[in-house]
Amino acid sequence: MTDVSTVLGAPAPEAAPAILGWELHSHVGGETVVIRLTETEAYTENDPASHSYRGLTRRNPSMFAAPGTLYVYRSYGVHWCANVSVGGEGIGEAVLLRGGAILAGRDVCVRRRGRSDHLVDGPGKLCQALGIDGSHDGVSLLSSPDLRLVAGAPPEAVERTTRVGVTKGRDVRWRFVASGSDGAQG
DNA sequence: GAGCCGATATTCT
DNA sequence: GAATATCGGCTCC
Repeated sequence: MTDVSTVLGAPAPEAAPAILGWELHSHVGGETVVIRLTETEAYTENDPASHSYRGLTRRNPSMFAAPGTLYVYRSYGVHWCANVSVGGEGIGEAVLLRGGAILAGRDVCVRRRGRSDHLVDGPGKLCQALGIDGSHDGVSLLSSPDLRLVAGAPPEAVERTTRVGVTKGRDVRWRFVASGSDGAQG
């Protein structure tokens, strides 16, 4: 059994691949959705693309909070993106949840997304499918009744690729994708 | 199936 | 004033 606290206490480049295969349970709005994480991305304070690059700012205190804290921010004014703070309290590292595979509550996701495909194959879509929004910023995935991160079996293989949608810091390969399993669609 | 392009809110300098 | 970790619809092949 993987120790959740230990993994989340690791630096982002280590924690990001380590939580692939874990389950994210959402009970937002009284509806249950469970996904298995298949795609994550690491962000650190040394990363020009990271919101913590310039240190603690008004919008990102959750990124510096205790490991397991959910950091939700709005992207391009329209989409929500969910991150899990890692590394340790006071350390501006986080893992962006980019994609997953739906294990339960697919119908709920379809209703929330308003479509039956491309449900969780992007950060913004993932949030919408799980019902995550700005009100969840700062909650702990280890103790919140609405959202919980549960350690699961690691994927058969993990691919390391370059990041997408990032205009800076493309030189690092901190995007991790679970392979050997079904991917984002279910 | 893959690639281009505009829109939108909040924040930082 | 400018930047930002995206999405969805459209076009073309």
